[in-house]
This record gives sequence, C-alpha cells and structure tokens, in this order.
Amino acid sequence: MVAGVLVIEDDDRIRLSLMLALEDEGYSVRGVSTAEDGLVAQRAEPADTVLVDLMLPGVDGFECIRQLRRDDDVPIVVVSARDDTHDIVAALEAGADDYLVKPVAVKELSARLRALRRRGRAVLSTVSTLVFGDLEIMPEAGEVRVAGVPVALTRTEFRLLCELAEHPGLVLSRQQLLQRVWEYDVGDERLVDVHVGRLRQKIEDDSRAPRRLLTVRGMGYKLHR
Amino acid sequence: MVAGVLVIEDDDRIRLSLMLALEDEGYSVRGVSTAEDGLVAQRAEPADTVLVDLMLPGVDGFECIRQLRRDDDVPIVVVSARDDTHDIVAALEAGADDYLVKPVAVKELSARLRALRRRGRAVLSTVSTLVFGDLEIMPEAGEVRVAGVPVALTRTEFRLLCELAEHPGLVLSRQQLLQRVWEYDVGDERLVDVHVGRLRQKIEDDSRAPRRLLTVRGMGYKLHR
DNA sequence: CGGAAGTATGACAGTTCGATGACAACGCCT
DNA sequence: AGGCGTTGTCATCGAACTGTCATACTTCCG
Repeated sequence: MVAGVLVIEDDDRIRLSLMLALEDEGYSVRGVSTAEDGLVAQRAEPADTVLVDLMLPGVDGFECIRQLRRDDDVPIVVVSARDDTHDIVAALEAGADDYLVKPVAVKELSARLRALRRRGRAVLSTVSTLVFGDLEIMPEAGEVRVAGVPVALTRTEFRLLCELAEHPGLVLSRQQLLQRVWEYDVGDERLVDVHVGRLRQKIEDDSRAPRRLLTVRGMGYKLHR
Repeated sequence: MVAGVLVIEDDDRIRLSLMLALEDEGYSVRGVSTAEDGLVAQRAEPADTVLVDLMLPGVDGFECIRQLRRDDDVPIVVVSARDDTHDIVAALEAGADDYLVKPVAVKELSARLRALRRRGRAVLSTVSTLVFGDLEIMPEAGEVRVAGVPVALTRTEFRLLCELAEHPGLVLSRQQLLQRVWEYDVGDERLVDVHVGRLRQKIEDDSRAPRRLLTVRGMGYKLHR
C-alpha cells in the first residue's frame, strides 16, 4: 500500500502545492481545509501521516492534534507559519511528532516523513501515559493513578514503577533494577524487595495477592500488561 | 528512570550549555567531544537519546549517525549550525530522527526529546516467543503457557525447558543438560530425570504419555516441534 | 518368559528465597 | 531544635524449591 498522507490546511494555495509536491514524492495524498473535516477524514479512512496547520478556522490546530491523538497513534507533523518556541512546544506537547516552519522545503518534509515512518507506528499506549489495566502512569507528569484515583508515590517507588513499566511483561532482575533505579553497581538485592513491597501496598488492591507487580521466583519482578 | 541523554558536540561552550540546560530540564546527561568517544560511550552505557553535532573533527556527524544506528534503535537528534536542506535531508536519511538548527531553544529541544521518547516507547516492549504447538515459551518474560493458559514453573524447570526449546527436535543428553542448566561438571544424571518428570506434570496433558517432552531411551530428552 | 538396563515417580529433609515489620539514619521544612 | 516523610538495613517467618533415595515401572533382548 502506498503511504497515505492527510493534509489539513485552510489556505487553498498552500494546501494544493503541498499536495502536489508530496504526490511527486510518491505519496498518496488527501487534503481538507478544516480541522473538523480532517478528523472526520482520518476517522473514516486513516492516513499513515497527518500534516496539520496550526491556524485553522473553527477548531484550531492544537485542539485538532489532541483529538487526532486521542483516536490514533498516527504520526502528526505540524506545518505552521509561526516560528515561535511557545507554539512549537505547545504543539509537541499536544501530541505532534514534528514541527516545520513555512515555507517548507519539500525534500526536507519528505525526509522527515520518512524518518517518522521508519520509527514505526506504535501499537499501544499512544499518549505519554503508560496504561496497565486500571493502572495509569504518567512519567512526565510524575503521576500515577489506580482506577482513576491519584496515588502518592515516593521518588524511589515512582522510578521503580516506571522502570518496570517501560518493559511491560519483561522480567527485570534485582541487579538490573538496582542499576537502573538506584544507579548502584553493587548493593543488597533485598533492598529491591522492600521497595516492591511498599509499592505493592499502594498500587495493588491486595498486596498479598499481587495482580500487576508480579514476583518471578529466582528471576526478579515484572509488571503485568 | 531518569532519561539519559548523550551529547556529542566538539565546541566545549555549546556542549556545556546544552548539558546544563538539559540537566535543568531533569535529564541525566553525559557529554563527549568526538564521534569516536560518543560511539564508545553509547556502546558502554546506552543513553535513551543522543544529541549530535554534524561538524565534528575526525569521524563526522553523518558517519556517527550511521554507526549509532547500526548498533541501536536509540533516537538521534541532530543539532547543527547549518540550515541547509541538503544537510537536513542527508542527516535524516542517515538515520537521524530530528534536526534542529542552532541556536536551539532549550524548551523546544526538550519538547522534541519528549515527543521522540513518547514515540519510541512502544518499540521497547518486544517479547520473543518460542512456539511448540500450543506450548509458548517467553524467555524474557519468564512465562510459559499451555493452550494460552499461563503455567507456573520453578526456575530449574524453566531453564530446563528453555534449554530444550533452544534446540527444537534435537536430543540433549543428561550430561549436556546438567552442564547447561545446573552448571555442574559432574553430577547424578538421575537429577535430570526428576526435573523432567516435574516439568512434564506441568506442561503435558498426560505425563504418562508425553507428547512434547520426549524421552529418547539411552540418549536423553528432546522437545518435539 | 525372565533378567538387565534404563526410566519414572513419590516421599522427605535441608536449603533457598521472598515478604514483611521494626528500626535507625537521613534530609527537609518550619 | 523538632517533626515528618523517606530510605536502607536487618532479623524473622513461612512458603517454595531442590537433590537424594527407594521403589516401581518399561523396554529391550536373549
């Protein structure tokens, strides 16, 4: 299948020239002029990549990005006239993967699209939230929720949980955890047990019968998907 | 789980200011001034993300990117003074994930790093599976399933099964198994029998009529494909 | 058929391993 | 200084695992 790109841009001239240029590069392209149409189009027939302008009539680009992101893990590239750090940061935080300032060099745009595509479409966990059943981990926000309810973790507990969450389903040995969470080269492995115990009391319904943070005897611990 | 960044930049002033800025943003940072050092550092202790300048003494940035990419799937961000489409395209084609033109806004850099990490995360969770009919073995996950149902194995049983599974259909002698699973040079070969028996009770439907873990009289055991 | 060699298995005691509560040390804030 | 939350160490308990052995079973072959 040919790579499909959706262009969301209200200026007809720019939209058409972008579309033509991308077609020349071998992409299959669709274009719409409003965020609303873009969302509908993407939902109806998902493109591999979405190009979106920030200044759109009605629903603006930022909101458009958030909505796209909610549905899908599709790579989103912002193409905007505004060369302002605030806008760039805001767009990336909203969920965009790249940001280009107009006028764009088509060759560069194409190369960036390829780079994004190479990174691959993620399968799960679209947002920067790691989800394990009703356990949500927001590494950037430093927040953890169980069944929607925020849970207060200490720094060590949080880092331990993140480390486990970054390798869902994988067993991590006590040594590995010591190295990554504590940056110890050596150390008493029992230390890990203690913190796992404390973490369990906070994130498990019944710490006697853990359902998420599992012990693999003789090997280590893992976080169940 | 502190995000680790490796900065490869020959200009001391720029490198240090980048490092300081990133540290302020909460990253754990290392810096080197040549591509060679960068490659060594990354191989020794992989960072989560690599920042690299294009104009480096000796091995240049493009080559550095290619070499990093050969080893690893780490996100690579180019930070360069050159604002030239050819360079941008070449860097991305070489394997970079993003390209920023100096001087960079730290907030933007930080946001782009987060965007990259967010996208990269899904790649981490690959768990390999060895499949023998309805027997699934996930070595890194420390998990074994029979007909989709997880089965609890002890460490010895698990290692024994993995050893057999790594040589599908091959007969392994008791001596070989003792050496590889128990790291005994000598030992009572009957020990293997006992553990094979225990393993069978867990993974065979009828341990009297094994269908997967077969005895080869006079030779040893093998796992049937 | 009968014996020998090879294999399976149940029971048992010693050992290892993990969970946990208690506690002291530390840093942080007021 | 005093209070508070956090952290690392330790001792202990109980459960799980391991290796050994004795015994029972199978297979092979004369």
